[in-house]
Amino acid sequence: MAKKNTLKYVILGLLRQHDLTGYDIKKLFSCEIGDFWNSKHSQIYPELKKLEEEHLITSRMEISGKKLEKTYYMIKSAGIDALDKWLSDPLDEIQPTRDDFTLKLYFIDHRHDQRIKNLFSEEILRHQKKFDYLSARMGELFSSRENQEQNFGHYLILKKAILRENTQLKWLKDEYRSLKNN
Amino acid sequence: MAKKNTLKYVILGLLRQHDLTGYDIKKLFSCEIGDFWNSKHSQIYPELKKLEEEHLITSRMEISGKKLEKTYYMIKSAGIDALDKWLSDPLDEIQPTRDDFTLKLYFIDHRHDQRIKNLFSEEILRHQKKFDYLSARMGELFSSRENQEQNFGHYLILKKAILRENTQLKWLKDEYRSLKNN
DNA sequence: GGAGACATGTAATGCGTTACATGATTTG
DNA sequence: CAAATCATGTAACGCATTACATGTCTCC
Repeated sequence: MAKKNTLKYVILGLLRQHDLTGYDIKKLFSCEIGDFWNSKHSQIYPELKKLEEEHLITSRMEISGKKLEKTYYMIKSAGIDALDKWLSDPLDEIQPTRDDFTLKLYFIDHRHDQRIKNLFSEEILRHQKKFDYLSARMGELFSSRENQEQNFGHYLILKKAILRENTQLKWLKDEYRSLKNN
Repeated sequence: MAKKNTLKYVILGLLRQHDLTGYDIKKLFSCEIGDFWNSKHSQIYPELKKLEEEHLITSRMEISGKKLEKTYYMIKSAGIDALDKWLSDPLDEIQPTRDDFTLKLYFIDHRHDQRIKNLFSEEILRHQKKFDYLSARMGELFSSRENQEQNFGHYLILKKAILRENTQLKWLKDEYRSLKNN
């Protein structure tokens, strides 16, 4: 987990698409990108400065309104090279999910422990919300075939996430039902 | 990620089942527990000492062979209380997957980029291996109905993980096929 | 004019990895 | 008797969160 500095490549990837401020990047993590990555602004701003020192990105200042300074960052060719290299690197070992539903469930031994039902009903709510959000985004972003082709990776990961949530929800509801009938 | 100290509860949960050495705990992370949690020994040993200082666990020394000292840790009632409290706490927000396949895929825009095929074939191998392992474990541990009942949480999380890998693999193979036919 | 969003920073702390370090035991 | 595994530790470092801190702009 530590020592990979994945945020670096997430930022480079986002900046390859558009010039962005730190604040813009932060906001992107609250949309479907949040399904696979998140970082706080307190980590993003220093990382942007570091990338600029490494000459992978540059910045330009813009004034918005009377005096609000916004710093837009732009990717440089060395940044694109670094991103491309990372994209071609072999994948790591699969990481543990570290998901707290699974974690807690593992430590409850008895079928009739009331806490299992509580865990399931909480988990169903969490995932229902996520499923609804992702489905809505799919509709907004990729109802046209053209958009699917133009951001193919994004389209695929969204499809993947929706399938995951759908399968998961179905399983959760099935098990929850059979827990109640016992 | 930081600031939760989940390892603490993982250790308490494991120690509630059996007395264990730090080395035993490390080894458990290489079996199906590794699907949802992993820590290095360099984090486990200090954490065990910390838990002992907090009076949640105690230890006893055993000599194995001539002079090899093994420290077994045992959970105390305060430890069980802490574990139970954690099990009843509401679940956190769903965390981002931070999975590098998804991450990389997101940043590849064009359907015909060769790197998409490479990513998929690597990912299929990773997940096939995992699926095979989990399925084997299911057979070893839970072929008897009795074992399913006695470690019900463990049984459920294994079932869940196998379903996840199975669904994922099916999707990966489908997409991979349609990528090649283009 | 106030609430809420926009916008950018730093400091303290802790989780987690990598690397360094040592010795005992088992197995072939 | 050597290699692999068992067994336990510490140190350095970096990723990540929480909290502290400040000021601007937009919209009602």
